[in-house]
Amino acid sequence: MNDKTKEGLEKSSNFIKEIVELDLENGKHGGKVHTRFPPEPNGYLHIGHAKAICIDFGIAKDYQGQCNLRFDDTNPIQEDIEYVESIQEDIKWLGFDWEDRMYYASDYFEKLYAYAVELIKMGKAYVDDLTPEEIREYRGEIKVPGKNSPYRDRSVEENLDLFERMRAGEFEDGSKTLRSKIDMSSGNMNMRDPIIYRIKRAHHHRTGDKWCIYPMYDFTHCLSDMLEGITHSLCTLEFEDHRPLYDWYLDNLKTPCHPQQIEFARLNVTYTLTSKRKLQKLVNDGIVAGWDDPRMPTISGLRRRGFTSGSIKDFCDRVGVAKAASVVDIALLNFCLREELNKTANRVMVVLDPLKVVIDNYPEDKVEWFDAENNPEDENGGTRKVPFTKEFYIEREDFREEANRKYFRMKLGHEVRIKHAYYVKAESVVKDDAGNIMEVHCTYDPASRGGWTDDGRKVKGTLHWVSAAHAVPAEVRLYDNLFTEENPGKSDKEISEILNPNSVEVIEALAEPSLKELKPETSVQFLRKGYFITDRYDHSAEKLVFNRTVGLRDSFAKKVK
RNA sequence: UGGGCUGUAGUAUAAUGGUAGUACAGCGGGUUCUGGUUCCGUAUGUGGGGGUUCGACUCCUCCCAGCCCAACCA
Repeated sequence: MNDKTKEGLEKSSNFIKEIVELDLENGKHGGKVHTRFPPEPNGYLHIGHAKAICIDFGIAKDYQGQCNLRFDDTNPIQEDIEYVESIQEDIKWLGFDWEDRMYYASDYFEKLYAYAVELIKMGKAYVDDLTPEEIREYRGEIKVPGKNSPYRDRSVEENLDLFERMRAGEFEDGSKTLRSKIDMSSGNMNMRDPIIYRIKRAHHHRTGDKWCIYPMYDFTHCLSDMLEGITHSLCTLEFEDHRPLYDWYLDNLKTPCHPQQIEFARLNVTYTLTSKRKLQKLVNDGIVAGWDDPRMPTISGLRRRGFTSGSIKDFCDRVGVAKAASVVDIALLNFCLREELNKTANRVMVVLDPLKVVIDNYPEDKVEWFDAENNPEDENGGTRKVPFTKEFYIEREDFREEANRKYFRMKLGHEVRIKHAYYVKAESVVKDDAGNIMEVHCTYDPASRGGWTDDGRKVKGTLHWVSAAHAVPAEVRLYDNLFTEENPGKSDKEISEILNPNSVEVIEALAEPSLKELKPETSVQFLRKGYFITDRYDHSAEKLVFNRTVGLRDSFAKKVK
């Protein structure tokens, strides 16, 4: 990022900052800023959460405040310890720190119960015996008011007794609920006597079997925020309709502080899904290998694909914060990554589709080791040695028997540079019976040693290559979008219909020998082929496995027709 | 009986009554031992109609379009 851009981003404000700054000016919330990131541990974090994390932690940091991590674990059947661990790992990897403030909504179960009792005592909550089906019927429809439950007017004493017995486990799952007494005719469906507690005998990953009743999100969230002294409770747009309820609980319970809920648009990215539920389905259906499959938009998937935390944060900054529903082009994410990797990733030579080249006038057994620059963008990047021999491989697409002037790779009778080595001229080809080119025979100019001459000769094309005698087998995996629809989350079609059948392509390639030294999870740029990350070493096949992180921007592809 | 929200280049986001700016994507070109990088240049925008005003993306009004809400999910 250049300084001008950076300055622009730092200066850019958004509506959340404006609210916070106004509150600070007015001394609201005691002049403090305290936010929270509140995931439900029911799946892995994805790129959409990255935006929320950047906003939640970012706002706190910008105003010298704090941000808590809180697991919103009120629905035990969805949740699992695996997810609470991965969530922590991913937030840390992104570079954010909740310090000693990691909480669970389940920490507050006892307090929440007491608040519910409080509501009952005020006559603002009642135990309802309606079945789930009946509750739905009584709720009415969007344009039709609901009607009161026949149990709505039970006495405080009866409600207190019933609620206590709900907790004690005297009633069947689903047979009773505790509901807020608000307004069954409200235009806002959330205000039509929303449920506070349901009976659900499920093992909770933290509280075990202690509870058989669990509080609902709306009741839990505002009170958890309040208990933690949160000042600004940032969430996504779909909770706008919940804000009146958020405020209702806090107002009626006369809590010592009242956090402000502020909503922003959730992140959508072209060709990707940002819905935990749908990602869960991809995992369950075996469409991907797991939550960290390199094609997944999860933080762990992106990490394995080779995305850096810096590029993800940069992306979130550039996407901005607003209330208009939007779909951001995946090209921006890729740009952020390339911008970083261009500066940091060493260049290496790997041939993905080999074509043999023989230098007829080069000695049979000679090996020359040339110094190759690791990264032209990094002065301190150093060099490595690459071996040059009579026979080597180039990219099959880098040779044509005949081509126009616009094609400046290898063609018969023309000189090209073999990067770091020599100028060579293609003289003839060897074909098989079917007419396929098997070998290209060339001559080299000894005076061009090192890939340069002093006579001012112009050589436009420079090719990457790998010595035939030293080539190291490598498996490279090229990834593409998982979906063919630009906005798969909004598509009317079934997931199976919009899956990209070519989302991963596995290629056996040949690499320069220095790659044998590469450690796992190192990002490199394969010259002209994009950025790759070492995934692992396959010992049984004695080869390296690479994931392609992102391709190079290749505006030339159209021109080289 | 419906309620809530949102509309600024292709995309995303600034401009709070005073020159519509930035980034990505696009297009054209220079440099380059990567057709990468980099540098220079360039086209494209305030959903629509009225109104207020010297002046409107901004204020008023009507219309249009899109998104969210009817789990004992979050």
